[in-house]
Amino acid sequence: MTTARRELPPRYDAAAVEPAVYARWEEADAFRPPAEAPAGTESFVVIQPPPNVTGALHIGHALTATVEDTFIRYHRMRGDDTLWLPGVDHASIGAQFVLDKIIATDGESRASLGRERYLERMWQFMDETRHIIGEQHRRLGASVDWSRERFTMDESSARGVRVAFKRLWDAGLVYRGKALVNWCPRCLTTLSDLENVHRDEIGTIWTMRYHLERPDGTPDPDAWISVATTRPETLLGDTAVAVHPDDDRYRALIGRHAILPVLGRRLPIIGDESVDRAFGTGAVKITPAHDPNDYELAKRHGLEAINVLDEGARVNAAGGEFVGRDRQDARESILDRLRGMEDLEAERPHQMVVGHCERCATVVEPRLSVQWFINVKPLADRALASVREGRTKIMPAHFEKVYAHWMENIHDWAVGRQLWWGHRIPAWFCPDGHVTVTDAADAPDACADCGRPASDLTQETDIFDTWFSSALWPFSTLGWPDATSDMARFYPTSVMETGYDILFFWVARMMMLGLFCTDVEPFHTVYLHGMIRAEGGVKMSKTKGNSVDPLGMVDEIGADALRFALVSGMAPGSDQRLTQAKLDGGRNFTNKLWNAARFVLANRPGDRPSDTAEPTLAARWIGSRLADATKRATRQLDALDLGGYAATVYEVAWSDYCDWFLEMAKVDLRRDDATDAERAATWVAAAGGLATLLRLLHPLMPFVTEEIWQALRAEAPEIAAEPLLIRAAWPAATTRDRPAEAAFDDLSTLIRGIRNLRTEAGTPAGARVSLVVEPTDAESAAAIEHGAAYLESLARVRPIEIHSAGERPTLVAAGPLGAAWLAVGGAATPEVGKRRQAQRAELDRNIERIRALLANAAFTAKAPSAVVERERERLADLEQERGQLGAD
RNA sequence: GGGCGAUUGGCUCAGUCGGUUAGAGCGCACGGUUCACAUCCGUGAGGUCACUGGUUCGAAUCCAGUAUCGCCCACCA
Repeated sequence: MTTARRELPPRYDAAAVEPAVYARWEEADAFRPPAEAPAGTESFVVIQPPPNVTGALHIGHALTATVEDTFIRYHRMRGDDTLWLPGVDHASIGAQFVLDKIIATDGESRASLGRERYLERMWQFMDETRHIIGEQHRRLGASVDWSRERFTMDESSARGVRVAFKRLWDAGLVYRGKALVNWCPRCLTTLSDLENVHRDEIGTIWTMRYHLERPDGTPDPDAWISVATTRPETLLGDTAVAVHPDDDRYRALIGRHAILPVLGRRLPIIGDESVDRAFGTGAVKITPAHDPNDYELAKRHGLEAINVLDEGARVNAAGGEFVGRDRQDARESILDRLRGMEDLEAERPHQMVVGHCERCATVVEPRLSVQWFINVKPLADRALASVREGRTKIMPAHFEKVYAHWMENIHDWAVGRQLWWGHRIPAWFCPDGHVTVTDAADAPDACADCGRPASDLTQETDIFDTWFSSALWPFSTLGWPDATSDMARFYPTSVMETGYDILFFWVARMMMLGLFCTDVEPFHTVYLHGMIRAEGGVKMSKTKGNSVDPLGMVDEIGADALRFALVSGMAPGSDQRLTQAKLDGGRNFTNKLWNAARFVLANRPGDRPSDTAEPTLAARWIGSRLADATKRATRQLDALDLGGYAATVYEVAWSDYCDWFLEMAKVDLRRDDATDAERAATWVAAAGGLATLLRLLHPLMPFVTEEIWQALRAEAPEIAAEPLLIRAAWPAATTRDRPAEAAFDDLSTLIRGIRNLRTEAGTPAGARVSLVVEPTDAESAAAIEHGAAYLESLARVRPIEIHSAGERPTLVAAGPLGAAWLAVGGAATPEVGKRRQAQRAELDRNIERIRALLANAAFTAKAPSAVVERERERLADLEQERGQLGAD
């Protein structure tokens, strides 16, 4: 009785197949780890970098998802206790940026709504958008455990944030103090150093005169000190002029005063070693509230810091007549004023570095304010040691240096944000100035210092930097601080996979807080992928119109094709270009697999006898090739070498299986003299080989392989045993069949040689030509005879005439091949005319080279004996080959 | 200013511990309607591995320097 045929349609329709296959997996609950860890298994856990809740899926997400899914599927097939936990990040500043724009279209703003209504609106926005990124990941095939999906604004995450912060506070690693921080006047919040992006810009440096004070307190019109600045508007906040104490030009002025233009303030002229005599005029105006250097200097000299800008970077009341003016505006006016007084000496273009808000690109303003800081130095020391001592490995390794450099030069983390969307800092102030930090969801009962009742306390309005909750992600998602079974089973996690662009933002902070909170490294490996660039190596951007839209690509060529294109040729940490050619390659490969499967399924012999014949050479050979590919793919995936893995499976599938094996299988299936048992053996090898290929390819190309698997299973359930490929076993390691490989190599070399001859002799592609072969020995003769059917078909020759060794064939004019004859030996060597001569010459060159090498006493004495031995063997082979070719 | 990386055929990239004649895909040339696939098949051309020097029996690979490109970090007004 034959099973019902399941024919694959001639065209692979990814758009139809992929969603259906994904639904099938979900229906079977295939992504979720079992309730209990299977005994004796290792866990493999990937905690997904949570995409921003507001972000539409871009090509970087697609790469992340592909890489992680490939790892996860591989380990799932290996039988490991595998968890891939998905999530979404609340992205406070990013989300507010987006929502502000949305509500602006309704004529609303943050201010008009107020905190409470704004947050209500934000939650509504979240409800509308949160699912989108997940849907998009489904289309890519991400086999994540949706039942464990987390959001950084979940209560579990909120609790983790409070507990972690309380512990840091109790450990004395949190402080609140006045400091000059990065401030975005548009987002109206503090930024960490990482969010302050420095860019080189050509600005202007102005030199202006500050007149010296006369004894009567008025400015001396004839005496001044010239200062250089790139920010004239900060003049309003100047409280001193500084010079180098050893600067002969100015030494005499130290202790005197200058009069600040416009405002008329008295500025002491002070000496400070930090002033660079060679820069500008050698005299610096000091604006402590608006410049980090000046702030440090002011602290040393006890100078007042006058803040002259408000939160929106407009001049405040301290700026006198300029109050309310934008900083740029104020700059122009002040410059005009100085010009009018002839106190503007010079203006020159100036190469400088300007900080911009990472989110909105507004120029960041240093701002003096009271802020929450985490003293990260002790955490960084530990995180650094973990990597130095190899408990966490970063791939590629050179990023360990980058990581170390950052950790060694780390500054305290300004962790508070003057935003609304996020985790509010769980600190309460009492009227007496005490601060109470709690890890409870509610207010503390009383002030921890003076015992004043909760009713007297007010909570801090600042929220946490988004990355604070992200830093806890690997364990807050598993139930920490509770000792949950998930924590015990899945923590620490295995591989943290992400782009190198967030090494500091995220990976470094996960290391620091992971070690602080859980006393263990949160993952043993950090796998950093590179950035995806457009053709020409330029950054992909929507505005440039050169970006690849992953979902559009999925529509067009399917997720498998996109995944293959993303992974093939990738090396960790290095940027890659995603070109149309690469995407086409992915599509073509999908198509190739589909058609190979169609061929196999369509060619099953009608009746399969229960006993099959001995496997053919083709069957043995492909089994051996697959054994080798399995071994390599396994090693490569274990080493997280995805580019290598992709190359391995591509090559074995296309070159070995399709180009050679299936062509040989056609011969075996179609030859007239084959028995049913022989045909069955060949088909079983083809179907079995296909099954192995599907297993090998599934981690990278899950959809098409699963679809083919289902069809194969319908046809041959004993070959595709498991109901779902996603849950099927990774191919077992088998040993290679070296004799079969050697026999194949001889035969294929002969076939290739004959093809060369045909091309060179201009033989019509379809024409059958006679072949005369002179085998080296009886063994070769047997091999040729054995492979005659393959030869006939793959080299299109017939008849094949075999001459005994040493007997020069007389058929010099055997048809279109001209003076052709063929000698076959251990390494088959077909020849014709000048080609034969060229080959002799090449052999002679190589023989010469190796003889010289072996004659070199230094080589034989110093090289390892294995290397010397290999050279000897090679020489012997070449000499034998040369002997077969004869002289002429 | 400091650090990191890259440089391999026309293009995009592999290249294990230093060890035969440096590989692949695309592109190119030539030939193909063989009943899985023209999203395909066969054959071929194309590389002094950026440059200079060094270490070594042996260097694309290790070391030093140079050049070009890229990235990251950084409070010089």
